Amino acid sequence: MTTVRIPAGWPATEDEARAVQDELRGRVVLDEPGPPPGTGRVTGVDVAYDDERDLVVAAAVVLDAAGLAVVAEATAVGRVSFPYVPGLLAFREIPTVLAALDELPCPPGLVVCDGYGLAHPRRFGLASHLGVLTGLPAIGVAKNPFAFTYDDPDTPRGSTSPLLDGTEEVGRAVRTRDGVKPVFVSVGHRVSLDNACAHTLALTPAYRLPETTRRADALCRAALREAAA
DNA sequence: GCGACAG
DNA sequence: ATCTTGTCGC
Repeated sequence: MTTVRIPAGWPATEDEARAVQDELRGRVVLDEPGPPPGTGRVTGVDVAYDDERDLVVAAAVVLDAAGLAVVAEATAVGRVSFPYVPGLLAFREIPTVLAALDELPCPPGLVVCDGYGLAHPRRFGLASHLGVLTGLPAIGVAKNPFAFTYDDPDTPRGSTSPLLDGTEEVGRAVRTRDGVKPVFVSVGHRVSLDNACAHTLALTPAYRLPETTRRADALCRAALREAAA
């Protein structure tokens, strides 16, 4: 597991962070469909914290898209680089996540983030931010609707409903298990919303959350225990 | 003006 | 995110 430092020039205030989002937002690519589900590789990224010791650990787990077997894993440790502020989550996670991705022995393919992409107050959530910085196709799959609204999708797995910011569709509520609370999918970078939803369903053969985030979550928690010990 | 609000 | 035991159910 490698150690990372907070990048020079990293935003120190909320205003600075918002300014960075406003500037980078223009680099998001929305006119590409992205890789077809079930082919190539899919990488889950997630982060765990120990605020007491000022530790943050990120994990990246690469899966073969066909069969979902683990192909590679990497972790990174760092210091907390920003407080948690709704809308500014990316500044808390990105330096360490980037380091974990760098440690991978193979290309990540599509990156699946725990959070949002376009479904964001300034249309530039974690998945978009990570996508722009790496150039990789990225999507966001979140467990909560944040400040957005949606109608409950029909009961069967595969049902969806628009995730709305007013009347604008910023993502989709996707039912990944019959009758279970949906997940909230949004585009990050270089992937269409339809394709992002199809990937999400391909990654949830057994549980509500994508195998990518489940694997990454388990790995960064385990790595945090080691780092804190 | 006061909450609510991804992780 | 994180603090946290047992319990109900397939």
